[in-house]
Amino acid sequence: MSYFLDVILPLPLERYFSYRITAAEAGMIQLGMRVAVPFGKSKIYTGIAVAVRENIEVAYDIKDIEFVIDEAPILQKGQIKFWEWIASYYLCSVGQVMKAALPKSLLLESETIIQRNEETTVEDDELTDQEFLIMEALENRKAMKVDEVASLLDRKTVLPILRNMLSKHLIILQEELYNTYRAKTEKYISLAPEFQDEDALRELLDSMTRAPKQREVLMTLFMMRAGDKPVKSKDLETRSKATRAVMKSLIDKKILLETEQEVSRMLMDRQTGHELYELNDAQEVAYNEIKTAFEDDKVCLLHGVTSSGKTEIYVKLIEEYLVLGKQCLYLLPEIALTTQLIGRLQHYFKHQVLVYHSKYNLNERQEVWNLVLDAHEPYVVIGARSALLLPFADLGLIIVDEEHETSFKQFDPAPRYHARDSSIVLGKMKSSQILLGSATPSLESYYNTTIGKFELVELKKRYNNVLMPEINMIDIKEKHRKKRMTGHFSDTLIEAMTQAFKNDEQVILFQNRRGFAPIMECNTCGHAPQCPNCDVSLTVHQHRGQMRCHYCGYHTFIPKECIACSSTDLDTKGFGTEQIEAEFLEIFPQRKIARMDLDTTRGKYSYEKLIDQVENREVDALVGTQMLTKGLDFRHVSLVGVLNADAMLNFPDFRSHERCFQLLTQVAGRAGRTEKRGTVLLQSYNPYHMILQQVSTYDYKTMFKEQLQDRYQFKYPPYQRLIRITFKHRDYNTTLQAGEWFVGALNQIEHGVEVLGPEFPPVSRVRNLFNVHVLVKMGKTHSPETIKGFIAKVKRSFESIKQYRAVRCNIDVDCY
DNA sequence: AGCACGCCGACT
DNA sequence: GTCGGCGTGCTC
Repeated sequence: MSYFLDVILPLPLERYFSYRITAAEAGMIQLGMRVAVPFGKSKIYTGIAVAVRENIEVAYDIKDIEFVIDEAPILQKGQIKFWEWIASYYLCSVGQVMKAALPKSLLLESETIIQRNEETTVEDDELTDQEFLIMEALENRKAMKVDEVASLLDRKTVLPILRNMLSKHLIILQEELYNTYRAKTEKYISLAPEFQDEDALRELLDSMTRAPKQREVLMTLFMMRAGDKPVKSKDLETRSKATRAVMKSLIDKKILLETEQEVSRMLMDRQTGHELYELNDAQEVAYNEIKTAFEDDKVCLLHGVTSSGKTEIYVKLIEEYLVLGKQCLYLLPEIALTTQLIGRLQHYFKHQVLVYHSKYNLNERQEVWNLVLDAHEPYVVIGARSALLLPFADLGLIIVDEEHETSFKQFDPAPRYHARDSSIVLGKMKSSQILLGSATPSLESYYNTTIGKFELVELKKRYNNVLMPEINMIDIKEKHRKKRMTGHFSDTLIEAMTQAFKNDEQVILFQNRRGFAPIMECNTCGHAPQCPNCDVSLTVHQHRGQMRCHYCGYHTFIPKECIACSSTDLDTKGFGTEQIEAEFLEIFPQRKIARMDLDTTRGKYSYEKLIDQVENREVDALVGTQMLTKGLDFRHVSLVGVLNADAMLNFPDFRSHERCFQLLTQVAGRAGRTEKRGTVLLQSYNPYHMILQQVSTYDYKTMFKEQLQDRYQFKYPPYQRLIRITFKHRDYNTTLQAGEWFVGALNQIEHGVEVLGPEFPPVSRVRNLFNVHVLVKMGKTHSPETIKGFIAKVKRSFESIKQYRAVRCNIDVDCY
């Protein structure tokens, strides 16, 4: 009897791969364990075992697995089912889901290691120059990697040379798998057993008259030891005021024993959390409504105005599930995962809080993975999108906070999944309850409450009955006419700021564009510098003296004169946060301002530093992009100014109005979070625009109704499903033809399904690749499975056309 | 995707 | 010649 194993490989390939295993391996391999398998000519990959089979017959040669990596599965039972759902719904391979799910430290990959073949001796003059260089380098160190050889020889392709050397038996090539995960350890010290009894210890101490420091260490150890447990090396070092060298000599003399113990990076000391705050009446009502919805196994949408105390309700729910021994998942958009919020949760739940997002390093992520895999103790995981793919042993509750945020949808690379939508499917599979929360729910979710699919729970008042900020519109068209503008600030805004500063309050300024100005233009010839790689003009960043492309990162110095006509009469068009910062300092030279945008928050802790600066009142004002809208909670901000509220209304996108409403409502919510009522000033050229009116009156329901009508009329979600197919290639015509071919092939699609395009998007070239879009729109009467199956089939035929081989083709289901 | 192989044009 | 670019085929 021979045995075979089907594995998932982390590749964008449809099928699973089969390998030969021994009977012993067949007996011990469990599904969900990792195996190392050879793939292609030389690579070794990590695969996930999905099925053991007996005596299969296939037309190709089957390879043996390399070895079994795990002793126990690293996935939960049924987790592959969830992966398969994501893959089929979002049209990608299960391997791509695997790649997104596993922390990199669990994904071993091989690397070729070059070593000298000690069995052959050669004379130097038998070698070519390059061979000589390699052999010489291998004299000094035992092993080299391929890219090290490449940089040594200063050439890109070295494998042919290496293979030639291998055939001459000069070197040995080896595929090395390495595990990047290292458990964190702490050193512990204990007294060697022969000195454990008192007489022996006394004798030892007496003999140490010439080593007072070492004696001191032993005395301290003796005092610290409660029972015979080893003590932390660090503690002993500080308590006895000894140096590492003194301890080392004691260890070397075998008087002390040093041991290492693994410690967790994630778990803090075990303390119990704080008492929870009492919920107020409104929160209590909402809480009970949520519980009722959960009893009917319904997804619940909590629509609570900014600062209404949604977090307290989450905390109470989480506590309840933790007490039952169930795990909880608290999903947030990446940038809302601030130390502020994490601190708050740790305050309640102490060591039971685990954090999972991209700013955490690989080792920390793997620890979270291991902890939730095991059901021994319940944890609450706070994390971004990808935390949904963790191997939860017993998940009781999923909270998706800021549910409307578009960053819950992964854009690139595949799997292009939506964490909110997928969490509902996961919840069904694992019988967990789902709570969505937002001050500005997405139209889709709110719509679901109106058709009875979700349950709606509302919090209409702010916590402690603080009033919603007063929102006033400022017509800047008129202000310009009356010459009441100073740069981009209206007199009204300046007055309000002056007053706020006088009251010792802080101000937030919102401009949803970074840099100084999006365009630099020559007044003589009209030439505007463009990115050489992308179809956009370069944004001026005065601060760094650069012009930058926001799509590919290309940058160059700001020219003194026009590149086209050498005129020095250059001007900027439009404005961003940098310019507002500069204008602010001209108007208020005595005041301090901080800027929060992608440019100032690149470092690991720069975001936290900025928040601290505002909290500690080191700055009077904060100017920023939409980053400002994400869960910041500043107590001394009384005024929010939006410099140009229309900027967001004019995007060619069916969600732009909804998004504008959400963004403005969220920034407005940053004002007056305690006692005093806050003020919001919206500067606009078009203050009577419906959306701006709805923002200023907090009229979510009217916005919802009107937008929904538009969506119905123009056939958009939630009434229709959208699938976008994108083609990318460096040649304009090839890209367009690829799109045309695809649309042609799609004309067999079910009657009533619309296929739009091919069309170049507004920015048609990015990083030297042209983009072409094709949009498929289908009504709810069509079966999405059938249509997706058809699209997948067309894609397969497309990929077999030689002419289009180099054209990348992406499918984005439920695209944003 | 990632990699090898093979063909071709452009340079030390 | 020799190197890197790029198209093509393949992966149990």
